[in-house]
Amino acid sequence: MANIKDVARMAGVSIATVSRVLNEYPYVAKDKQEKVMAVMKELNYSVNGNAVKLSKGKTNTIGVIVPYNNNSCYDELINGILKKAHELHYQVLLLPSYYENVIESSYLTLLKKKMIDGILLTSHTLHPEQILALSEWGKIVCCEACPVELVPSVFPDRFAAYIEVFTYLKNKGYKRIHFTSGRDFQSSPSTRLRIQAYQETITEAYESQFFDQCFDYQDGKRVGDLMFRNSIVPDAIFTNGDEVAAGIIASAQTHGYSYPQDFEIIGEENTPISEILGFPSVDYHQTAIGEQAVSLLLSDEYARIQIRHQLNFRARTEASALS
Amino acid sequence: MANIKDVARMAGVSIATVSRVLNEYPYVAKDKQEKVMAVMKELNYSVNGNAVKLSKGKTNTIGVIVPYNNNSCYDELINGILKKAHELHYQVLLLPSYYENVIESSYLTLLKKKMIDGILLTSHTLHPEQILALSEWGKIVCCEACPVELVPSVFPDRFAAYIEVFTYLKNKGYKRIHFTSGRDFQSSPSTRLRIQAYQETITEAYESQFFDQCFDYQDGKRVGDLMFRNSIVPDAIFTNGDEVAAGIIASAQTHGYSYPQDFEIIGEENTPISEILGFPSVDYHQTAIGEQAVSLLLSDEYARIQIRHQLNFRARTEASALS
DNA sequence: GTAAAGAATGAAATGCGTTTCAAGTCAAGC
DNA sequence: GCTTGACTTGAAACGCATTTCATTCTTTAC
Repeated sequence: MANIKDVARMAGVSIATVSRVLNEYPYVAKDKQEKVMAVMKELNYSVNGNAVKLSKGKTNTIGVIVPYNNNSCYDELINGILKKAHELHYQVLLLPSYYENVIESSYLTLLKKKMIDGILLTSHTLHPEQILALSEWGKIVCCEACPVELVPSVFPDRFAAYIEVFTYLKNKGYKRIHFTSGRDFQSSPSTRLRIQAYQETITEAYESQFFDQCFDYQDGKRVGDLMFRNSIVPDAIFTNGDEVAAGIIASAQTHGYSYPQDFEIIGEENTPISEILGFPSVDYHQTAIGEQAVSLLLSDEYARIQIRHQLNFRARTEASALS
Repeated sequence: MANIKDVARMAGVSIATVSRVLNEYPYVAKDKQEKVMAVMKELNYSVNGNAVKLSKGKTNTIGVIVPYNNNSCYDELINGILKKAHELHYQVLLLPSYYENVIESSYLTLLKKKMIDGILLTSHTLHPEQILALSEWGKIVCCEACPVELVPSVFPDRFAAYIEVFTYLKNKGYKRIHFTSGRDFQSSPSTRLRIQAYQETITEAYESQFFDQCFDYQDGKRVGDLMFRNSIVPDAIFTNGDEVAAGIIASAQTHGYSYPQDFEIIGEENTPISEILGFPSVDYHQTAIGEQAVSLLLSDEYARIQIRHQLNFRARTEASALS
């Protein structure tokens, strides 16, 4: 396949001139420019993207590390990321980590290898020191709260949302507020926040219960059985996902309880499921977060300002019941 | 940052030897190998991935073109693609097309530019000739039925599934079988197949109706209103998505009809929604398709055999009602 | 009329590995 | 003792475009 040298030779100009035409430099004589373009067309020439990347030291590609187990709560986020990246003429490398630390840190070396210009970290298992160590090799932005101040982040203020939800439930007079989460508090910061928010909000002796390891509909059914078979039946439940909430609702019905008559339930991530079943769900506006994360990652001030975006989003509380 | 030259100099060997160490060539003296590795560690050296790509003429990256409007029915597919690609040590560039032909064809030039080793095409608007023309520059595999025999494809046999569904509904004795789809028949092959399957299966004069432009829950509610406000109320509905089906069920209830007492409904893509609401849904096993598509794309026989995988999957028909 | 600014262009260095080719060392085989 | 094959190793070509520097030719300005 033809390269820039062939084009230069055939057009009777130097390689530099061809490069200038390619990069739309001013100061190229019109006739030569046209000649070069004609030759490029004739030879069906394309630049070699890898040579460009090597030469320019820039790839116009960003990497996005996502756990990608199977539940797709990253969909909205990725959507936002793709949209903004496309706008800024960047491409997106999707890096599934399956929550494995080894895989995650191997992705960070892509920066060292100059294969990407920056990394967006969604939920991850990396230790702050690991991130810091590798952020020397390139830009990194977290889409989750990052415990290290030095790593720029754009993230939903989950804690504020949790506080808001628990306060809302408390003010409504519920006394048995159960809540669920996914990974256990040791490996999941958001689980810790959830527990902490509960403890800070509800200081009285409530008969609440906490359940972790909830990820999907079946898990919801499982913990629903635990909740409604129990002597202490919840009057409000705050789940960590709409699917889980749906499972709990289904389970409740088999035990003779029905939503919304017998209990209040609040989901998370605001998926079509909460819309369909008509329960409120906390919406973190992940699309916006994705877009902002890309903007921050690719902004010129990245290196200097190191902003820590803090986004405070509120729970959607108008229930639109299925009736 | 250190490059291979620096390493060679410091280790007192030639560049070639360093390269051999990097690529784990046999036939490098143990002492030199260790020395080189020590120096690489000392200098905190990393290969420049772009130089490697340029030099080897291979990127170990594949591109996946997805419409990425907003509904995430590509999630499972992408999951499969990521999994298999990761297994084969390939990386995945996610290329959103927003169903725009210009964008889609711009992505195909990535092959010419040697920036990716192959392309996976999901739902798209490209003309067969466009695909064929560009498949000369690299490997392309379609994850949808491709009208051109020369383009290798791995795809669900939607037509067979549609036939199966309509036959199932016909055999159950339904007479007013409404069905929905997304894009209109001019731009969407699957809409055409749906209509064709209906016509081939149900030759009698049924009072069925067809509705397009259905994409989400709200659309489902909208066409549900049309269906149940009408004098001809359906006794069976085949939708083109679980969200749409959920919308129709919700709408039906506002009109005094309820599922499953008054009508049968079948969804598509087998998402958690059909599980939650308890209606059957056609499952195309997109994860498996994604995996197979990657395997085909990266297999050595790709160039020679040009197989057209045809996967025949069946409708999930066991309903597990919410009740 | 001449200096200064602007336009146009090519040679060569640069970014960084991979791979081929030739050559040299050393031990086993006859 | 000599051939043969297995190891080792480095020089140099190759993959391909970008960019700096120097040079030459025009204009414009005073």
